[in-house]
Amino acid sequence: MAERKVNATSTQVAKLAGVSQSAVSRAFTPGASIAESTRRKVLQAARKLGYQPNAIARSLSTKRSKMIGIVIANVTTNPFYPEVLDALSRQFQQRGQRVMLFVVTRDQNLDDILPQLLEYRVDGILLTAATLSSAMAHECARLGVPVTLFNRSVPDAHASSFCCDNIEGGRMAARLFMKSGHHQFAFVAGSHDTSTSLERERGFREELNQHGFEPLIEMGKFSYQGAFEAARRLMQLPKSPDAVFCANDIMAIGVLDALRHAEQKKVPEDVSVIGFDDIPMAAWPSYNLTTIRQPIERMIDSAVNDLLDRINQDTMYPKQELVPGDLVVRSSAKLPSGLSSGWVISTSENRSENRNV
Amino acid sequence: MAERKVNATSTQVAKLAGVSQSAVSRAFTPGASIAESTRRKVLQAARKLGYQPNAIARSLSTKRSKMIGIVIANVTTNPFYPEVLDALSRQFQQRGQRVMLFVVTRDQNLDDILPQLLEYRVDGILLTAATLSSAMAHECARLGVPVTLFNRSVPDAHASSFCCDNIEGGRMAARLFMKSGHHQFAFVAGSHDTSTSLERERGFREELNQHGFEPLIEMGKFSYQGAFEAARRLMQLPKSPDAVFCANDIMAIGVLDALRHAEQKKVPEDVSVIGFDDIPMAAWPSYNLTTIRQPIERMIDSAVNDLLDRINQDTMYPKQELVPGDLVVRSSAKLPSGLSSGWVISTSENRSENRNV
DNA sequence: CATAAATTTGCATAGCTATGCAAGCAATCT
DNA sequence: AGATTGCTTGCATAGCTATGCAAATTTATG
Repeated sequence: MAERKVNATSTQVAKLAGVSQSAVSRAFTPGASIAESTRRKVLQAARKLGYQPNAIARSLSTKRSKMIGIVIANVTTNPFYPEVLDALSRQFQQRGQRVMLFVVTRDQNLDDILPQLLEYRVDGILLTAATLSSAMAHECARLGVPVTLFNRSVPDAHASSFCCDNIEGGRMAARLFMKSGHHQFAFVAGSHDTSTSLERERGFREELNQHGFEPLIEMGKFSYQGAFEAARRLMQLPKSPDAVFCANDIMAIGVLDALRHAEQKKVPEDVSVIGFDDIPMAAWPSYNLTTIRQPIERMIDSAVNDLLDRINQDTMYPKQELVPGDLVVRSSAKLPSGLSSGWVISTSENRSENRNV
Repeated sequence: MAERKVNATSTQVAKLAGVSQSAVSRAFTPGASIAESTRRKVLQAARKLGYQPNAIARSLSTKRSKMIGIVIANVTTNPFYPEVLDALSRQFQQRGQRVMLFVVTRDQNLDDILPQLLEYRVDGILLTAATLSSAMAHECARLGVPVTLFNRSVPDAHASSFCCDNIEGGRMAARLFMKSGHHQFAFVAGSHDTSTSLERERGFREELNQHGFEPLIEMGKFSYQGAFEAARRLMQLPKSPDAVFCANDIMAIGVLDALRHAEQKKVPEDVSVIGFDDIPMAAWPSYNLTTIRQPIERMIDSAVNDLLDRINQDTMYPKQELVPGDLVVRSSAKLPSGLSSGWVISTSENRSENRNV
């Protein structure tokens, strides 16, 4: 039946429809100058031949690939990132962009990856992993390929960046702990070379310091298992904490499990725990984790808009945006009197920084 | 400094190096006929101009895009899929293929997605979501684009398919339950239109039937929350089960949490639970889930090899492969005497080995 | 009906690389 | 030396679509 001839070309369609190749091209280009009658002729011929425009050839001709390069890491260790990838992918998809994906490991050098994206002339690049070397940032700028960092702070002004306000998030956790009468605080860090962990720690510590407290610090390696062990170490200390803030939710859950099942502690009666991200698991009935929510959808909307805008008018400057997080009050942390579980406290009225560089 | 001129072309490099454009092309084509001396001249000129071959143009010329289309779903609801995506992406990456990614929702029609992949002339397609309509399968076959299904059974013979042996997996769960003296069985299904859930149910039921048992069935909608509720419904039945097999791990964890925290049941003393997949969470200290492991790496190796092979020699026929799962014995299900936790029972050779998980 | 205006059409070419082929060249052989 | 062989090189073209421009056609206007 359908004879095994490979892809038809616009020229073949043109011949069958009795028009020029240009007409075929125009029939498939929204808004092009073509009479409705000929468009129908073309589409009919196209259907007969099983013709579909060749996006590769179009890309070459228009110098727009309609592809976005996405680089992502930690996809298997932190549910936050599948969440991000899902939202990003959908958004771009919906806005008519295809996604070229690179999944990298934490230690993989981005300088080997970016050239592979640039080779395919992606229209823009979105990084949620690692941080951009200055050389590569320049290279992208030279080639006119806009770069956006998601959840990473920016090394120089060549890229946009969209982050949650990690410092303020850390402060919020500290304030909640202090208001509900805790005295011994701890922070479970992710790593010592990631801006997210460092900033959350900084906000937490600064707010505590202002009230004369100093948190214990343990390393949780951004993983459930690492945090599980960190929690056990913490509880063996002479002055074990009654309030533990974790650099992200997956670690908070590790801490929670360690406290409940390995240390026979009650949460939040004996120890309060706060996380960061608000991954879906945080709302699971057995965790009910109090946490700082990153407003993923809003952050991603902004990031995607910015990237697409910069693609379409290359006069625009990159932008640094700090999105405030929301304190989601569930039941893994003791509540100050007057506050009940199920509340979301938004910082947005505080101050959302939004400076143009 | 680096003047803002966009991408250099091979012709410009050729001019600078004093050779023909062909020479430049050959300098970047491994195995092409070119003298070492001229290659060096070319590479030097290329470096000076910041030249990088244009993969789009190459694709057009060679009729090979070196891109694989991956369609995936459930990325945020089931940790198994991030796992799969991670492994797939790495594998293709390593074998010199780029990945064009589509994240879809369960109900999204694949017939709208595939054309978008075909438009970019991907060399092959890998589907881990939904199932292929027969029309689309034909279309891909006509265009000579090989398709591989992962974790989905195959509608007709136009696509390869790599699945875990779900039926045998269901049987294994049933056998373990029966050996350890359970009497009242239940299956928490994912959905009624997914081969994975249906097959696992069938194996489980058939094995039970052979011994005169009939399982209760509840719907868990492939989600933690859905399974949580399913478990509560099960425990309200007059003859509530003492052995629950779930169509996947995320649901098993939902069931486990419901039993422990909402139903005050002890696992496995009161109720045994078995899952399917062996996602990382299954090994977490607070779950220690007994489950049927899908050997992801092996399955993906096979799937990737098959797809790349079919790309390179289009004489090959699609292949259907059933990979045996391994019973991973942890502590969410009561053990028959003589078996201790920490064992992996492989169906392939039908013998046990201790992997100290 | 003639003319102006607006719309539609085809021509020709650009966009960038790969590659078959013939020509050029150097090394080897008789 | 002349012939043969093998390696390099450049020429010319294919691969497919988009688009500026001018020509052709249709529609509107007076």
